[in-house]
Amino acid sequence: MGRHWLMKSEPDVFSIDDLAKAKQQTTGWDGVRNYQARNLLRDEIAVGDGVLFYHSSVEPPAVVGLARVVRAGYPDPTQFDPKSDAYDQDSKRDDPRWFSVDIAFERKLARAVTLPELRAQPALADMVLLRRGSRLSVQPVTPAEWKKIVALGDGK
DNA sequence: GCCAACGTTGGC
DNA sequence: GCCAACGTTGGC
Repeated sequence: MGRHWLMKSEPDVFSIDDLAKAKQQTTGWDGVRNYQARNLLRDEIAVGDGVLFYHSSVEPPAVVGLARVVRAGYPDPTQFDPKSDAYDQDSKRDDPRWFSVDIAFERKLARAVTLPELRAQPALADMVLLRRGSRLSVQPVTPAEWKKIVALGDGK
């Protein structure tokens, strides 16, 4: 079985519904400009891995759906696009600094599992998401955490 | 809108 | 290599 990840997105920018409506229900997870997240995108995240889609900077923040990795790490094209907000003039095409993966919509959870709800679960106390000051936009999730959150979202 | 926490940059 | 200043994230 593949591994599991949580990816944050501001729904005003790109929501789970945007993913469901996207061409082939797939998007490139681009624009990540943090080295720790970059390392995961480049080295760790594999085709078939599960993704918890998380809405950040909204009230309430919540895990809202599931996606799947359909393409493993490749150079993020936005780093070479001067018109992109994520353009990086110092990145070289033969030595790219930033990476993307592609993810495909799987389904929305029956209901969103909110951040306060996650915090209230003893089983989730060690989640990266819940750690003080944690702001990684791509982060690992354990199989047990995945199972728990999906069960909460599906009302079991 | 505020601000705590964290990451990055650049002077020295 | 240190660290102050600055920028960003993201919950509240």
